[in-house]
Parts: sequence; C-alpha cells; structure tokens
Amino acid sequence: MVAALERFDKIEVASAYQLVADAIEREIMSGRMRPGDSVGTEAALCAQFGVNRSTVREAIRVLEQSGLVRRGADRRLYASLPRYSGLSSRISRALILHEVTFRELWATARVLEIAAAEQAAENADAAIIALLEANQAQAEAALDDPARLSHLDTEFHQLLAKATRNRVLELAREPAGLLFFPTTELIVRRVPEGAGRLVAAHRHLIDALKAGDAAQAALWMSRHIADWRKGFERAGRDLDEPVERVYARSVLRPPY
Amino acid sequence: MVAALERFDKIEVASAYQLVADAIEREIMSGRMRPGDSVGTEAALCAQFGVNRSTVREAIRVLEQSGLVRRGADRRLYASLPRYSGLSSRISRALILHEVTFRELWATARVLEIAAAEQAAENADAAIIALLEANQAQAEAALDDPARLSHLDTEFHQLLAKATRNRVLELAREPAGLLFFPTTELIVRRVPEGAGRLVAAHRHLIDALKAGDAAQAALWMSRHIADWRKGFERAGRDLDEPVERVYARSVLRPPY
DNA sequence: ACATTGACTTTGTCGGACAAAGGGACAAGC
DNA sequence: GCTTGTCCCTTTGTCCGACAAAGTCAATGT
Repeated sequence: MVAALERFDKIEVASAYQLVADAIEREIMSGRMRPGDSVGTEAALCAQFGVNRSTVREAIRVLEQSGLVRRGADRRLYASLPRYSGLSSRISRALILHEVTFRELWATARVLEIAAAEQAAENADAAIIALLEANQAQAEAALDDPARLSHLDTEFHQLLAKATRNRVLELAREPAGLLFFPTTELIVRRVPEGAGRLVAAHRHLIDALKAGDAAQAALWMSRHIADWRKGFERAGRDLDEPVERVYARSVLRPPY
Repeated sequence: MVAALERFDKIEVASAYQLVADAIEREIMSGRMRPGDSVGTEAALCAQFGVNRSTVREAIRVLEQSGLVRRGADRRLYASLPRYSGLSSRISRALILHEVTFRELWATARVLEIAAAEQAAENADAAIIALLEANQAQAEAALDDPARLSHLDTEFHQLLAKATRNRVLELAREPAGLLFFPTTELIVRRVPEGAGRLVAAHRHLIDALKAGDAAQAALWMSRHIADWRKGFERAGRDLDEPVERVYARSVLRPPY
C-alpha cells in the first residue's frame, strides 16, 4: 500500500528520553552550562523534568556517548568537551563497516598529511618539536621491531598534526590515520629497507619543521606517503582491497 | 591516604549495560551480524544476557547513538551502517565547543576541497554531474536569495565530494564544510559581487569535471576558496574569531 | 591531629507494571 | 477483489518501587 500523495511530512513524535537529552544538550551548546559544571544528580534531573529515573538514565547514555556529559571519578555527572579521540575511533569504525578501500584511504591521507606537514612547518614550537625528537629517538632504536615502529609512526603523525595548531585539520586527519598507519607494521615486516626509509623521512620532516620550511616539509611528506604506497604494493597487497575488519581491534578500544 | 606503591593498575569494572553494548558491538563489527539484520526484541536480549530490561535499554541507547543499531519504521531493532551525516554533525558540534577559529576551518577546508575537486574531475560520472547541473541551475535562479544560495553552495560541495567516489575524503571534509559554507550567506549578503563569483566558480568547476581536467578543477576551487576568504574579510570579519555557537543550530538537527 | 566509624547519598541493577502503537488475522461492506 | 473495521497479541516507552555497592561527610575515639 503506497500513499497516493506525498502531501504530509512524516510526523515525528519525540520520546521523553530524547527530549530530556535534547534539553541538556541545548543547555551545554548554548553556553549556559559550561564544561566542568555539574549536571546534577539523577534524582535532581528526575525532579526537574518530571520523568522517571529510567528515562533520565537513558538520556544520560545518549549524552555520555556524544561526549557532552561525562561521569567524574566520583561518578557524578559533569558537562564536558567532547574529546577528539573518541570521535575519531568511531569514524574509523564506520569506515571499516563501509568497507572503504586502501586507495580511498591513501588518497585522503596523502592530502591531509601533506597539509599537516606544511602547516606544522609554519606553526611548530619548541615543545612539540622536542616530542617529535623523542619519538624519533625511540624509532631509531626500534628499527627491527615492526610492531613498535608502526605504533611510533602513528604517534609521529599525530604529533605532527598537533604541531599545526590547527585543531580542525588535526581532527580531520585522524580517522584516516588510525586506519592507514597501522599497516606500516605489515610493510616494514615485508620490505627490508622500509624501516630505514621511514625514519629517514621522519628525520627530514623534523629538520624541515625546525627550519620552518613548509615546501621542504611537504616534499618529504609526499615522499614518505609515496613510500608507503610502494611498500604496500611490494608487500603483495592491492590498493583496491577494502580495509579489513581486523584493524577494528586497533581502533575499537583506544587505550585511553 | 595515598597508595604507598603504584603496584597495580586501576581496576576497571565495566557496568552491565556497557558489557551488553560491547557484546552487540562486537557481534556487528566482526561481521557475524550484518547491517539490516534484526537484533531481536528487548525481551529476547534480556533473556540472552540475563539482565533486566532497563539495562538492555541503556545499552541500546549507546549503540543507537554510535549508529550501529537503528530503530526501523516498525520500531524494532536492526543492525545498521553508521551514517556519515550523524557523525559529521557531532564532530562539527565538538569543533564549535572547542572554539576553533575560522582560520583553522579555512586552512583545512582549502586542502580538502581542492583535493575533492581534483579527485572529482578524475572520477565523476554522468549521474552526479547531472545533479551538480541541477544544483547550479537552482543557484543561478537564486542569486538574490542569500539563505537559499548558501544552502545550495553547501549542497554543491557535498555533491562534489560524492563525485570523488572517495568515501574517506567525503567524510573527512564534511565536518569542516558543515561549519564553513553556511557563512556564505553572510558573505553574499554583504559583498555585492559575491553571488555572481560563486556561481561562476561553480560553473567552471562543473566544466572541469566534464572535461576530466583535474588541474583546472583544482585551480577554480582554489579561487573559489580564496574568494570566500576575501569576502569574509570584506564583510568585516576576522579570521581569528572562533566559530560562533550560533552555527550550532544549522548543525545540531540535520534535516534527516 | 589523625584514623575510624557510621549515617547518608548516589549510582547501578533489578522486578514488575501499564498505556500506546504496530502487526496480523478475520469478518463485514463496497 | 479490495478496502475497512475490529479484535488480539507483541513490543516499546514510561513509570514505580526496591536494594546492594560505593562514595561522601561529619561525628567519634584515641
């Protein structure tokens, strides 16, 4: 049975827990309630909204999940700034379920990482460069430990993104990065010179950052990413494969 | 009272609703449960997990919020692919709360939109170009309606991203786009030639896509984005302002 | 002054309850 | 034949009341 005319919009009836969640969300988004402020106890919310505690608790789950509300160490409810990491890992999960290919991942990571390198060269300060150097030192000591090297590589690119002082870029690159860089482990395992080329590229990137040379940073990042692709193919993989669900494990439960 | 030794890790006790949510999440992520499959009724889940219905319902809120589970038209629970739009709008919300600046937004949108233009030129098919042409026709008819033009501009860039056939890029650009393009309304309201330059740039972009000319597409996107910045400044705004909470409204409740 | 105790609060979970809405079967009416 | 109305059953959304565990806080004892 199909409607003869599409004359009316679908009527949407909001459930109580949704209304409660929306109300609290508005309170936070509008700035009337600031991150860190206490949201009040469940009982207090019951009283204010005139609904049952079960209803309030369902609303809290929604808000908790979107990161607007958090339970403190004392288990009480506080308004909170949504953290990036939680969002990124959920996006990565979505990408896995949509079975995106390594080609899509690569093409996107390429532009984002090159942009990150350029902007990092313009904005990096001494503190973040020190962190990059520390990462690099550990990587040079882990040339024959693929798992560790891959983890350090992921961290290197996260630090580089932070060095841009561009939080939008930092967030935009993370979902792809979470899926992209773990494959480094596979590559350095299969391609003998992979580890050496990786730390060499990182070295040049750090030097470019120190010199504030955006063009040089972009160049070496471009080579670094091209290397990844060559290594991926030399390891016998096809760019048009979808990202395996296996990677979900490295993304599902970020080690908070 | 402080622990004498940090001998043990903090013991993390997962609550029942979290365990239930995790179990169902694993079922979906592992592929044992596929999008579209029925998850079963609340009562059935109670029986399987041996917990109370309130507990099951809290778990469901968590899964619903992360998009892994959806209520069908019949209100039953089905496994589901997380939709991009929901994720993007939550990220945009986070960016607002973190008070990112228009400069961060602009610098990120710039690289993402240029990359989208290039990849769209390589991958666009006739169907999506037809949609872009339709959008363009409406825009040309709405030159003196800033609100509508701004909406069409947002849509144009979404279509362009879809034309790349790169879902990772499509998702990566959306959060910034959601916050970036609505300001078009302000700009065409304040800058007389703004509307004309906007549709002209879109015209050149469509032509470049038809010709499969990535360089030309990148060039015109670059000009288009540069125009935005000039317009923003000519409208008397400062790039280093944080994005106002006002924009939350255009993002909070995406018109599903 | 400091550790202990015990009362009070809050959360996590449970059991049971009911109205409203959807689905299906079946009879009545055009 | 197809629609409409009706009845029944399932499922969801919400509510009530309850209790154990864990945290808070103030009074207590030494």
